[in-house]
Amino acid sequence: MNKKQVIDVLNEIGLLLELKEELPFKARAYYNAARALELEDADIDELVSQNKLRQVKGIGEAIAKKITELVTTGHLEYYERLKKEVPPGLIEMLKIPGLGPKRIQTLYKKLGITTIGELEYACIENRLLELEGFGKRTQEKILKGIEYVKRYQGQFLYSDAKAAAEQLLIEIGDVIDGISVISIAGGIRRCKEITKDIDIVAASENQQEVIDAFVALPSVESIIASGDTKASVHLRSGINTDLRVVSNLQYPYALHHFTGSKEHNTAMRHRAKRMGIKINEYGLFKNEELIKCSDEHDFFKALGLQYIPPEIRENMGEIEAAEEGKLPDLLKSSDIKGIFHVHTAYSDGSATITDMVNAAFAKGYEYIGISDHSQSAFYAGGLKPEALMRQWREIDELNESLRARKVFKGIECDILLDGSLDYDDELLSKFDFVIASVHSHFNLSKEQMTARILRAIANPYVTMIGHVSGRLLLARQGYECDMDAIIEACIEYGVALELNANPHRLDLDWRYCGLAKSKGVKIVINPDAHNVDGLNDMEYGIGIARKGWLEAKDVLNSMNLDEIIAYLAAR
DNA sequence: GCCGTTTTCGGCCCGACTGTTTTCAGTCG
Repeated sequence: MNKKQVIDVLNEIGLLLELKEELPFKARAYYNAARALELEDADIDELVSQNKLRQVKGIGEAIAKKITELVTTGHLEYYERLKKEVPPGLIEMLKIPGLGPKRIQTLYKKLGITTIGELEYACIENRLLELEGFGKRTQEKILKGIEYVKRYQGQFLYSDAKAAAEQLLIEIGDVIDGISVISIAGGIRRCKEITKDIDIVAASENQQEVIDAFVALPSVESIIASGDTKASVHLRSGINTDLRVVSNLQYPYALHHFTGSKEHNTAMRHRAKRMGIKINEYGLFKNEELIKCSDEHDFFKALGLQYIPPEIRENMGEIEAAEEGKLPDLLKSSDIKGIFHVHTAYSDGSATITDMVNAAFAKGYEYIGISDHSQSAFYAGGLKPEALMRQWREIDELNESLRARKVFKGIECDILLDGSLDYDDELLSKFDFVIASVHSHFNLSKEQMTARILRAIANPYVTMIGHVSGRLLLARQGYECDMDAIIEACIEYGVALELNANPHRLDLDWRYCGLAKSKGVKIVINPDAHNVDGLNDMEYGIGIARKGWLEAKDVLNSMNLDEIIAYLAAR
């Protein structure tokens, strides 16, 4: 059992304990242990075999014993017993806004409700009204919540949520007076690949008026909650939005607070407390006295920290690094000098090569790599060798007319079932670059899939591995593969890993960027564009790269044209 | 269940809003 699975089990035990109405702090202990494990660099097998679990802060005797059982036997008696005591539908119910462990427990005990379907039916029959602490409004709210969960699963792609949030800011700016400064906060500001709502923080000296105007906006479908300083609404677009309005003086603290993450905030508060400082959304307080900050830079400075960019506020080492002045100089859009992985009408793209090239150069890129699909990708109009010859002639002609710019000939080459590539080596050797990607047979075992990808990495003509996990966010789980082994192989063979910037993929996951970076694997941020607009997706890839602590030197396509020509020639 | 400049017991981050209460528990972020 790997680390990720152990973490999942610990978190689920926490949920189960809450649902069982155990002591709340016991549940929290399991969450803390899961989090501690997540932040721990050491290998889980090593921690267990060398008896080092107890040295991890947050893991005590009881949990260490459970983790050991889990890792050595793949099984945990305590967990299995808990699962038998709590129907799985109860965990599902936690997704319904307004329902937490306590109420779910009541519904289960008093009405015998074990699934969302049963709950919906019970609401329709007005059966919740007979319960103490429940009323008509609560029942209506739960019904609405069920509808929301069924309709959207309550989750949105970063790109969709960000677009909706920016649109909303424009609407607010047009309609609402008296706001001195406003910002998107929450997961969108942190560039999380998936988000469940929009968080907005605004500063105003007329808080109530701003709240009232906000909940009356045309794009607001219904109001979930509305108080003096805070409102929650369902937007017509289907996304929940929280607005928090504070005074001008409170704004920097509130912006930090509502940007999160929750884990980052908790760690910041613990740290501040040790310094004798209290943090809340209204300020930093030492002995009840406000420490004045005019922006977030001041805020971190007051706590003895470097400014921590929002993307990396996940309590994954950023606070410790900021303490030592060792935060990375995160990648910027302007660091990117060119792009690879662009499809054209030769395969499943919709634009001509000339259109894509012109659009890329208009964005200031020095080079663009064209990479249509290879011959086995029937579904995507993969290119037979004859079509490739035509494409190469077209690219050669284009290049003749260019100065200080270049179009590279590439391919997104399918990795076949056995790990071989979709053209012979003779043909592969003629490309400027080769992206090797898995597009079929997703259901292999982890071992088979890893071996398949490792074989592709070992091919001397492969420049980079495309969308390494194959995931489609909110739609398809990535296939199982051993990322540690893949990263090791990439170093050995000098192959780069793609960070696919398409908002449905954002694959390599940012959680692996640090590992790749520490091992010295180059990351290449690619748009995987299928039309001219697709080039704009680079923005999302760069955000995720920042989230993964990447700097310009870690990213292949931050090389300028001369450097990249030399790099590709040396491959 | 974990932890310790509050160290083997008694805490465990902090505050807004809602609904159902008549002073507060539950949920959320």
